[in-house]
Amino acid sequence: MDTPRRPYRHGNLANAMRAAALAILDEAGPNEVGLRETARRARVSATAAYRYFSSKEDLLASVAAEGFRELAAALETGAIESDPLHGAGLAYVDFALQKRGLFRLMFGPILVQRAKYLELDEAARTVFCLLRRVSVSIDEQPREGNAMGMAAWGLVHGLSSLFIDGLFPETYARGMANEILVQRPRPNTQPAA
Amino acid sequence: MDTPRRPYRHGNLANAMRAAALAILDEAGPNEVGLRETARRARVSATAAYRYFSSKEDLLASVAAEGFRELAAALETGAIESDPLHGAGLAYVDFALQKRGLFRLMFGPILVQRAKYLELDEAARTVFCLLRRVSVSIDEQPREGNAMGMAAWGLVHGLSSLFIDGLFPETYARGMANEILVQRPRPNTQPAA
DNA sequence: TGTACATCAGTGAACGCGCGTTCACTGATGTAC
DNA sequence: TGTACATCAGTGAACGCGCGTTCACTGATGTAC
Repeated sequence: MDTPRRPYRHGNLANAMRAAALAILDEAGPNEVGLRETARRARVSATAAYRYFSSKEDLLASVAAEGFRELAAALETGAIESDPLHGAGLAYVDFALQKRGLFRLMFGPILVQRAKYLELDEAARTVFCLLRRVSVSIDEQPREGNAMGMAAWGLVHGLSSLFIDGLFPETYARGMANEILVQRPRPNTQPAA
Repeated sequence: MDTPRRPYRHGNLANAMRAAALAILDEAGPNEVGLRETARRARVSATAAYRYFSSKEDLLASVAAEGFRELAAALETGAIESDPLHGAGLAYVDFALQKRGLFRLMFGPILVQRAKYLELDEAARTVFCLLRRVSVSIDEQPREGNAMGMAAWGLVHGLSSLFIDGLFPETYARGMANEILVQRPRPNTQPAA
């Protein structure tokens, strides 16, 4: 009748560390994410983390990469709708609202050298290509710089950021994004009266 | 023929501290802004700062407040143009691009308790009222939630953030914002063919 | 099946560091007589 | 004009802290014979 000790091997420490880092990001903000604090949350000594991540930055890069992969998946799903830009745009906002910490990490200045981490760079590029594809699709004669696409991205990103950083009351976040995306001008259509 | 010693009293230390903090924000990013480092830049001992600011956060709040006042002025000037939304929108983007560190401080998660600092809170509110005024002016029948106005703010904020955080190539920043703001739908106008 | 051993996921102590803040102080400046 | 003094903007030393990272280690697990 021994006390059930927790096993010697954690079994999933890398993931546990990533999850803990996310929790800190969400609860306490980007300034509080540290390797020691993360390890503490994962109920493991700080040094154990070094089995899986070569540094604190490496851990964060890994979390961010995972985030970009999730975002890519969400955008793909959203873009299946009859109006791909609308679907993808809402998916973007939803992602930001539901995973604010992650969103901040992915797009904010916490990770200084994004390009340094191959996995992260690749995942981010995938997202950007997706955004481009969705937004180009609404531009029948693609213009210089794809202004409409950029506008759409800028819009959902801006709304998301403003919500996350507490400049808007959050309640209306998704509704407003939805309304705006629906009211947007379309190439072959008059704007609604 | 004494060596011209720098005077015992700095004369403008509060401002010097604010300026130094901004320089660090711009050059090294938000994680590097510290009271000690700021004092070092202002060529003063760290303790001297406490004559003027009750804490590190107090210093940052003061910087941010100044930033909101500057932004308000820029928006007012921009809104004088024949197309107020266009003028103010570009002013917003210009401000963000020219003062990225300040912009990050004002809108990012560096200052946790915005409302705690009266001066900051007031300056921020002024900006938000201004934005509301400019954006409402384009909405002839103000709708629920003022969607168009929110869209405009979200758009310029999003573009600014993406530029600042290095997700867009910066070169086209202003041009793109300009193009988008010009092409935007207007209440009484058909969109350009 | 039992034993010997290699592996390697964890540990705790320790490092040097820079931080924000407090303290007792120094000494230039401004003012009253 | 000179002197005595109060003010107060600066200083350097020191505090406790948590950080990222390195180190030598422990001991459970997996494998070869």
